[in-house]
Amino acid sequence: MRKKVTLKQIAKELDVSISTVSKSLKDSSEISLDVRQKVQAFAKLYHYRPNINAIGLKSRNNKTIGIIIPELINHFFSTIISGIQTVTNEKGYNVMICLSDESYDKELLNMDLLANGNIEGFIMALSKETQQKKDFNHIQDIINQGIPVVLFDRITNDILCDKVIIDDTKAAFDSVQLLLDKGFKKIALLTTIDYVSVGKLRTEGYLKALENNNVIIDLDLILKIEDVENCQNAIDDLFKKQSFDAVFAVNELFAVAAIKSAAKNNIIVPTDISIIGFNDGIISRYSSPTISTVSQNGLKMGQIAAKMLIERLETQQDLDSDYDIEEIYKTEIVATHFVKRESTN
Amino acid sequence: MRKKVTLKQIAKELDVSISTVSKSLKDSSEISLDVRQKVQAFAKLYHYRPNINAIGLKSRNNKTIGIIIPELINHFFSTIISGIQTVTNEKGYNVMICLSDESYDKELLNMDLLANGNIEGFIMALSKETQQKKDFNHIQDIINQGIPVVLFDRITNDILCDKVIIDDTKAAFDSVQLLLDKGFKKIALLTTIDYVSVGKLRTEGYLKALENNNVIIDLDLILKIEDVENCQNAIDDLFKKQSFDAVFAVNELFAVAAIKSAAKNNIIVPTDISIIGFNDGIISRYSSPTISTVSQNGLKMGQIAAKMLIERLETQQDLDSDYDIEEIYKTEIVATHFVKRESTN
DNA sequence: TTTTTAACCGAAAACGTTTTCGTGTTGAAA
DNA sequence: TTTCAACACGAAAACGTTTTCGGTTAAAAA
Repeated sequence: MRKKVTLKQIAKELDVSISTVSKSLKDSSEISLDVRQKVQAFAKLYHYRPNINAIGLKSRNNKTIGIIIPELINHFFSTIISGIQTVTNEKGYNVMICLSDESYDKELLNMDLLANGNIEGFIMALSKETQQKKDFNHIQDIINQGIPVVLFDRITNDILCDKVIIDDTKAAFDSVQLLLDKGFKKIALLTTIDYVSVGKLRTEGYLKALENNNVIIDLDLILKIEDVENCQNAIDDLFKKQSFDAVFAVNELFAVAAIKSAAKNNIIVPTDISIIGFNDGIISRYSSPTISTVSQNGLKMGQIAAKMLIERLETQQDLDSDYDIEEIYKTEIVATHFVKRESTN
Repeated sequence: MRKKVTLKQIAKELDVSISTVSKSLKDSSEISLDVRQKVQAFAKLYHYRPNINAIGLKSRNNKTIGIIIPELINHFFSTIISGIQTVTNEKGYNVMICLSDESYDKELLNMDLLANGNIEGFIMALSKETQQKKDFNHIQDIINQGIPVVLFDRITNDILCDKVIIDDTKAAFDSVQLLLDKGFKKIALLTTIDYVSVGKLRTEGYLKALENNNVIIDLDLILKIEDVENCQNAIDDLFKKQSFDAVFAVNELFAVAAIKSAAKNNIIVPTDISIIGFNDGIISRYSSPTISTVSQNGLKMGQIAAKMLIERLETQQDLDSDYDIEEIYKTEIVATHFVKRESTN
């Protein structure tokens, strides 16, 4: 059923040469108007679509970039993708999205898959496992092969490439400072174990804010959670054993779990304690009470990442292969902002 | 920097023919073992990757399928994608994802974009605007061109193709029956305006359940909401003006808004009223109280959709073009299940 | 020694484009 | 009548593969 129309077929049918057809479809003035129109009409009639493989073969690039993220079912990553798509669509690039499921092996596999698919470049956030193993050879390999990579959010300093991040430390610092300014001294921290880069940085921000205000750091108020999905018990525990007047959580899940723990202990948010989260996702907006949080502009991050990659792709092309590119990589820092909701007052 | 290695270059370097290189890399027994190994070693050393365009050109298919969904920032659609990816990864297909942003124009544009990109087939859910306009010509065109389409969730009966859905009516019916069984007679319905196919079907289920139990339908308890994102006011209004002992909402957003309205009016969920939602997403799991809901297995729906498409793609190929395909389209119905949480007892 | 037969390898076409460089046909200027 | 642009179109190469069909060699069989 699917009969792909080709230039050759049109040429034969209209009794002209392939070149004439090709030029006519490009509306080249080299071809007389009536031939042009005849060809164009015929092409439209038979739904002619240029074979992208043939075009790719000739032009030696196929304008597709690969995206590798840990998971899709996550508001932040979803908005990143949306951001990327707005600029890729505009610039005529296609994107292929692969999920690493937070697994090192899948990340590696997907990179290979995409690299084999003649992807021109990558935009990616590291999987948890990759960050834990600190094994970035697969990414370095790709870069060494001349395929540009832009890392966002979950990055590493171990590899040189373009990056787009937020200032996690500062954002955390500012949030905690906000709590301190309200007179809270006993601020609990709900964070991840250190290998998650962003968790570590946000923890640093928390510590710095306390130090800066000469508040003694109480290690009993710091909870490092391994299993993000099942954090409720650990947090319940903290609420039972310790008392504090504010909570800073490094993600939404911890923040909402804190709200639930508070409810269980008849602690009213924000009357009795204030809670600040991180990431302005669905949960923060719809939990009861809604959660005050640090909002990272995922849309903008995605757009910047895409722009950086495309720019590198297009300048790269202009250079002769023997000309040594000055590998000056940039790291863009996207501003965050605090969103005040019901969990603080 | 990016020097793509080709068969030709390897052939030249190793002083053999291109054919020999090609065969060696395919580990053909036609080539002597040492030549094979030499070629393979060389190819690995220089990171040889076959040019996918060239391969696509020869094999006349590029193993990519297009996905068009209204939005990514939505748990259900995200899981659908994950489901699709599990089977496409396994079968060696790539996917390209485009967002319609609930807009007819974008949907049309993206379909064209992808169809031009020589996508082999589509998996898609209709945008709201498309459902409203009831204009499906762009989809019919694609199908007429021999490009198979699988529709899921937001479908239409106006075009013939493979579909994968849940039984929205039955799921709604069952949920409402559950409430009726508990003795609730005054059940409010929070639904969308009728052009959204799933909203309409779920409304039908609600009505059928009431009729079936000889409960008089009170139109004042039925709220049809146009602007899903800003539903709070409308729902607050309903709570103020009417009294009822249960709520059935056709999506998460309405359900969580109902919870908030209840809180504002000092109505305790589930003591005073029960609430059942639809879609088991992030909100249902993390709101307070958590929401009892109809869970649609997005993962499975995605997998089935992908399988249906790939099967059609691959059987289609075997047929000669003049052989008339029997166009027997299937509609798969995926089972839903009720998830009991805190908003009902 | 001659013939047969594997075993190895290469030439070339084909996939559908784009693009360069012709070539032939006009009509007007010389 | 000859010359020359300008115009309209076509031939062919190239992009990187895969694959068919031969061809060459050396060993085995006659």
